[in-house]
Amino acid sequence: MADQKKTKRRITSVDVAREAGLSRATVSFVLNDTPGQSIPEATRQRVLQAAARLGYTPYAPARTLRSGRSDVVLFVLPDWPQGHTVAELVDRAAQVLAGAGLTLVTHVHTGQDDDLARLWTALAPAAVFGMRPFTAHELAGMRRANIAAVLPSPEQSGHDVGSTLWLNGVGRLQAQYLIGKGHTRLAYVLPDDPRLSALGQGRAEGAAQVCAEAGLPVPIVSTIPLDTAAAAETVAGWRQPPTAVCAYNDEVALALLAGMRKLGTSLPVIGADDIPAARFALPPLTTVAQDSGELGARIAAALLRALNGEPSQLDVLPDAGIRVVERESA
Amino acid sequence: MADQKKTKRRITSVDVAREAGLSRATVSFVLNDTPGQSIPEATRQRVLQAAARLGYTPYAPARTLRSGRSDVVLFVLPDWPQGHTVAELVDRAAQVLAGAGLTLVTHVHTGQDDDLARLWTALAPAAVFGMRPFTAHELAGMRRANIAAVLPSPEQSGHDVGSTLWLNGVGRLQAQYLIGKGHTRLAYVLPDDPRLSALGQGRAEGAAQVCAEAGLPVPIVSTIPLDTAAAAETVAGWRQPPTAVCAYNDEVALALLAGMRKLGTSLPVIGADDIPAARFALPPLTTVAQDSGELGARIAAALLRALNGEPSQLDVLPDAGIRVVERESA
DNA sequence: CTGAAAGCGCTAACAT
DNA sequence: ATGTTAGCGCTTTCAG
Repeated sequence: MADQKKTKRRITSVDVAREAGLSRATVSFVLNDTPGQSIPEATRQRVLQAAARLGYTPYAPARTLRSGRSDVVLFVLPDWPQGHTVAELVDRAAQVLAGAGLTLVTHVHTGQDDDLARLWTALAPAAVFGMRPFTAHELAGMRRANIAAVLPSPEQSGHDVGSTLWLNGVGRLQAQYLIGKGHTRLAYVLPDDPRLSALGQGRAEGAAQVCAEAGLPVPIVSTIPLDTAAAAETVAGWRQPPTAVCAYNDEVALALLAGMRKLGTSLPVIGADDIPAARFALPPLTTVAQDSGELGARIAAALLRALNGEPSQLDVLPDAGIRVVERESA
Repeated sequence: MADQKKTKRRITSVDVAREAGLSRATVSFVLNDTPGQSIPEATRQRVLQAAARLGYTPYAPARTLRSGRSDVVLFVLPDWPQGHTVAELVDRAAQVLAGAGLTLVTHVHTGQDDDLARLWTALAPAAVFGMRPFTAHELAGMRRANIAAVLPSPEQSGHDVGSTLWLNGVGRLQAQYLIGKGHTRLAYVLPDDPRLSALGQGRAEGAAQVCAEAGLPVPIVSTIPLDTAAAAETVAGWRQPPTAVCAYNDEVALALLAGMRKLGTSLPVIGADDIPAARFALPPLTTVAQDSGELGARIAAALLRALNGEPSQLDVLPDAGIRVVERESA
């Protein structure tokens, strides 16, 4: 039989055109409702119905090849433990982008090798967003891959989104809260994890700023592994104990609390992130929570602006949606 | 000036060919090292160097359009709170897929609307993997979009990966552990979150199975919100208290512990997931940990098989890499 | 208002 | 061993 196909063929716009008894151009016009074309409603319907009947799906690669414009946006997520926070951020960002016809996908980058390049080339995204500044090498690669928008933008290198947006604000708020309670000597406790060190620095610096502004000594900064005994040691090792301590996040705070329990001592502690476990701690953990959905939306908006060619600095209310959740630990 | 380009042009394989003084075909051959072509090493190098000099990047949409084969794999992540676990899983899967020249991207699906369709059409992935079974509607959409492999495969519907792989095994192990300690009346406590109910059922059932096998009564199943007072109420409300309790995950377990503390009672508790906070609980939480990296690798392998046309049931050692981390709570 | 036709960048027969 | 060439499915002038 001559018309026997060996392999299942894709349904193309040609099929739709044939089914509707029209030309491919017309089909394309109505399917994308191209502006500046006046298609009679009857024709429109004919196309739409034909497409539906056939189960037509436009084929992205072809569309992209022709138009030179992909509608995929890539979020490169950092290696650090993903919490609720990040999920929420991504989710809201995806919503906003979807509103502009863009599709967001994520990829967590473990920093192993330079597989980031593979990502761009495999996806040919319209835009890429990363939570940390890209290296010169990476930027060069993306430029060659003709990616339309990159954030954080090359110009604002040195400031990753983390340090710009979060860490600072969180650290500041923690210190402000504690100082407001009358504390005068703070400690800032950072986690062991090297992946978190940049963020940790940022938060600690935020706290230091606030202390300086209030004429207080800068916090003692300690780094601890996520381990009760180690936390206890650290606390016991403070020569001149602080009157209260800020933790990089709730996990560190929990470690601290456990360490102090072991020691039989007690110091006010404030965490960050408001993970579910925080409220079940002994004592329940006071912490800084943030509306990361809002942040996601903001990022998406910046990306959209950048795609429109407007120079978009993703500038930042560092304190957007950050608040302290007061419980009993501080 | 005639040769003044208005817009930055993409570097194509034609440019490489010109630069190397060869034809596009030759370039294509060496760049993909097409089998069954004998290219002299000298020529190879000439191409490679020309490409490097120009900073040539192949353009995925064109390649995909022509070859009919995308090398993107899409992971659709469920709505439920993403932990360390999922990150690890995805990460390992990505590694394995990368080994086969495939690039993994993820998208968390909030289940809002049917934006999943958008995803496929925007990405044209070679394969899609989801943590829950796809609906008939979704499957139809993917078929039309000519996606080569889908897992869980339509045939094994009714079993999502969660229930098949994890829940069961985790619940079973929890119960086994407790029974091994001499307990005879168990409770299973599930979280409030509706997104988690399917998984919860699975784990609870696993425990029930084990109890039945051991000739013990099936566990009482309770559902609690993540709240200390509510947890206390639930515990206080048990007519005939269990001798020990399994929690759906560590967060629920922590809530339980907090509730009991409030009540002044105490019951052995075993959690699941081994989140960082578990070890800082009072008492430190005994829990079931899993090597989700291994699972990720397994999933990736199954996907690869499916892409090769081998019927791949993603069959499953339900207990792969699951173990209990014994601490003091049980 | 609709149709014909020219490519987008790439791969893979088919020639040479 | 290298070159020529025909599309992949789609958008978009340009004619009619």
